Amino acid sequence: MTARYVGIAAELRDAIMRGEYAVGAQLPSEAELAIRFAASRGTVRQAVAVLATEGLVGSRQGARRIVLGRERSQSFAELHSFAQWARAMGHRVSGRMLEQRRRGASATEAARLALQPGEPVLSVLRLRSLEGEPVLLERTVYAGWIAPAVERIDPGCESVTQALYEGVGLVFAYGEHLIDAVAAGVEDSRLLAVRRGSPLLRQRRVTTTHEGRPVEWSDDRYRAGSVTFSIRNSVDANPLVRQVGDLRSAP
Amino acid sequence: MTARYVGIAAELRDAIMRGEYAVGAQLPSEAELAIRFAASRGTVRQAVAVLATEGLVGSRQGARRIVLGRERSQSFAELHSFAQWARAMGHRVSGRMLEQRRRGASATEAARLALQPGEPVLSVLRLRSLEGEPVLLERTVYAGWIAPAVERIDPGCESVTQALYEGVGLVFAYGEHLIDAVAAGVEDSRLLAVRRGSPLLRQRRVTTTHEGRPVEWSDDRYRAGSVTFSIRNSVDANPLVRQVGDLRSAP
DNA sequence: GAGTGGTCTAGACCACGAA
DNA sequence: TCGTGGTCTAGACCACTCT
Repeated sequence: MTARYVGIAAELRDAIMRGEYAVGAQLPSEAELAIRFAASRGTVRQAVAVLATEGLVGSRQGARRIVLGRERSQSFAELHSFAQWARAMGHRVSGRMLEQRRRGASATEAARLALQPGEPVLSVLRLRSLEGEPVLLERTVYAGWIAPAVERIDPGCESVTQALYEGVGLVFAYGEHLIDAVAAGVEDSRLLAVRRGSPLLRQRRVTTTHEGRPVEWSDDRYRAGSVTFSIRNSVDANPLVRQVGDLRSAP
Repeated sequence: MTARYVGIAAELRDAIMRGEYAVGAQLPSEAELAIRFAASRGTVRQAVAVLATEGLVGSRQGARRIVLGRERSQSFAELHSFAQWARAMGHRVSGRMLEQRRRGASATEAARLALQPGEPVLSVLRLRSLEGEPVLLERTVYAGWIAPAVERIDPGCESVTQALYEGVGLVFAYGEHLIDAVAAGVEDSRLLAVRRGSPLLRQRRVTTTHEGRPVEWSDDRYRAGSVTFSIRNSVDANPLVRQVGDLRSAP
């Protein structure tokens, strides 16, 4: 059973995307919407809050809500999975595991994964392609407790996230991402088929379970021009944060 | 007067950052918090929702909320202003306007700013520094209707956002950001003092008013290593979206 | 089965924007 | 001044987790 406010949000979203409410135009008031959908004002507010986080509408106290855009800012249930994202977008995705070995955690890795330095981790190198072109090099370190499940995954498996969910019920629930640009190193340039020193988009991330237990710490490098990150924000809600310098030494 | 739920969120946030609730530990139930703060359950839920969007706590139906982290994911009232961000972080910031001229909008610019191609725009080139080091090159195109106000700004002004607010009451309310990596071009390398072709973090953005009216379209390039973007997300709320290829041709 | 968060209701008052 | 969204209350039922 889907929630009432989700359905209302969907109807309003469709109306906006059909152009029934033009960009820049006003949405009906909460009171009007409550009558139209035969719901309480609270439920209507939940619905428009969904549209607000999608960046479709904006609001100010005292004035009616405004339509800000028509493009659906696709909200992914798949938080981190490159494969699931690419498939949802209709791209042909492939990938292979190039290297996999157990070792002790470095100081940085231990800090990121809430382990002690030297505790066992599983280090994995994966190359992923879009439409047959290599676009992403993943250097992932998994906490020791999940290593056995990772090792059981087929090396040619498209979606590690999905495999871990189906295999052991693991859900990647929360993530923190650090995004910057780096020059391609020797290994990067060989595997991604770019020149040494050419620009790469780097995304470092920690992923945790619902309980906040860190699962993986990864350094993902995208070939320039292959992928763009997109973010919408407002004066009220701003998920994007700038930080100075690199964060290798942060706790 | 600050809202009740904001105060409750602040108290809980402080308790988390003091370590009163350890990372991985449970928060009290909504019912307990409602009693403790003498507030209704709805208000308590608003408070913990704040912490959830800050990435400090997570939740699942049926289970108590979990503390996910202790670092404050600083939420900036200043959405776009490099200067205001840098000052808030305690950095020494400076900048200068290098070039400024009126011209007609290109097809891309017109689409981004909701104008007709050829309509007048103001093109501005700015170089910004942190601790005296050049780190950011901004190529901004302002819609014609705001151009006079931009031209009145002092060339050495630190914060354009602030100047436009104080000058004509303009608020940069919403933004969409496209983040990728590019190689430094001739002008980039000269002004940022990096080698030609070296990696830059590029942030393209459209900024609009509360009414959804586009104000500026900017191509900002950060020297690699100078700035990192940080984002937190969860399976439920995912502000980050990947897109393939570049978006110069998108409407 | 008990406890918890997710949803929903029907009211109320207030701060703010627009006319 | 009036309409609007922002906040808050006090209830209710349900879906889910945990033990």
